[in-house]
Amino acid sequence: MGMDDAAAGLMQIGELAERAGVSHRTIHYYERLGLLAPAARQGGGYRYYDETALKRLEKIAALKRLGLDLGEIAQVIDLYFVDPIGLRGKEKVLEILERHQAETTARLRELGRFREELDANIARMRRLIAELQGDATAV
Amino acid sequence: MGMDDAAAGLMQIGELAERAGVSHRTIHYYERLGLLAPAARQGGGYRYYDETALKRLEKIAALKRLGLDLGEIAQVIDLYFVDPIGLRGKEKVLEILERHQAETTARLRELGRFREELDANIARMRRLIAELQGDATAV
DNA sequence: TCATCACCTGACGTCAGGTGTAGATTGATG
DNA sequence: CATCAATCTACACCTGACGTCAGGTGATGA
Repeated sequence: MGMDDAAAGLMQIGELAERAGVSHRTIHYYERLGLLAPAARQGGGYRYYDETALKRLEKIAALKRLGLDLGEIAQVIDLYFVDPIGLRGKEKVLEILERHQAETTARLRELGRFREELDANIARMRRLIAELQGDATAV
Repeated sequence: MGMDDAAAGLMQIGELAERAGVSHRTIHYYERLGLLAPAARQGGGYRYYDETALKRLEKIAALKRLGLDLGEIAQVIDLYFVDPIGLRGKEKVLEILERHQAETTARLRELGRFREELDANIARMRRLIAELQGDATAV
């Protein structure tokens, strides 16, 4: 027998890293920043992770794409994984989620405008190209 | 007379920096990366800029907010300011714009999904809070 | 002419977000 | 038991995007 009972159904850092698409060094780094802890640590010191670790890494990546830095992520990541106790806790979580929602909405708007601009530029380029080709091929 | 004819109507780096909301060192840095060149350079070495420099800085900021790094921005910034010459040039620009369009569309989708997730979490929190308050106030 | 800016360049510092590497240990396997 | 891959810790190093500092030059009003 290798892995003892405490580690049943858990994966090591290598598998987690591969499944999450990050390096094991990155996982160490995130752990130092308090973003992610192993579910268990065997005698030898090996880290063992469960499936929620993978979900956390995916959530971290999503928040990064939204422009949060790792410090900010560390402050909010637990909201997505622990059930806040009590009314005050829930209200706090709600507040933060609503802030994220507002930021996300603003980003969506800006990105939408950018795409419109791109669309217009693409249309213009297509027109100009068509004209050039018309010059070359018409009568 | 100070500034000679070549510099009429132009601003120096300090004014540009202030109006664009960046430091003059940032402008130097961008220049080294090929993002932005002064319209003129006096004998003494002073840089003089026109209004399009300001527009470029604004466009750079916008592209940064979209998550492009300065290297990527350097590769595309001219698309917004020079009219590409010839069919090949226009086709090249079109190609790049379409790549951006595809990336932007993907980002929009992902952000949309993230917002849906946020919405669901917010709804859940609201429900939990309402229940807690119900327990406290009902019968 | 002189003071006083604004500006120049170059070298170095800083901070985030990692990556590389070394040397030691662990754990699975023949 | 030997071996070898996987992992451990700790420290150094890297890039991007600037900021800081020093020593020197240009421009301009009194």
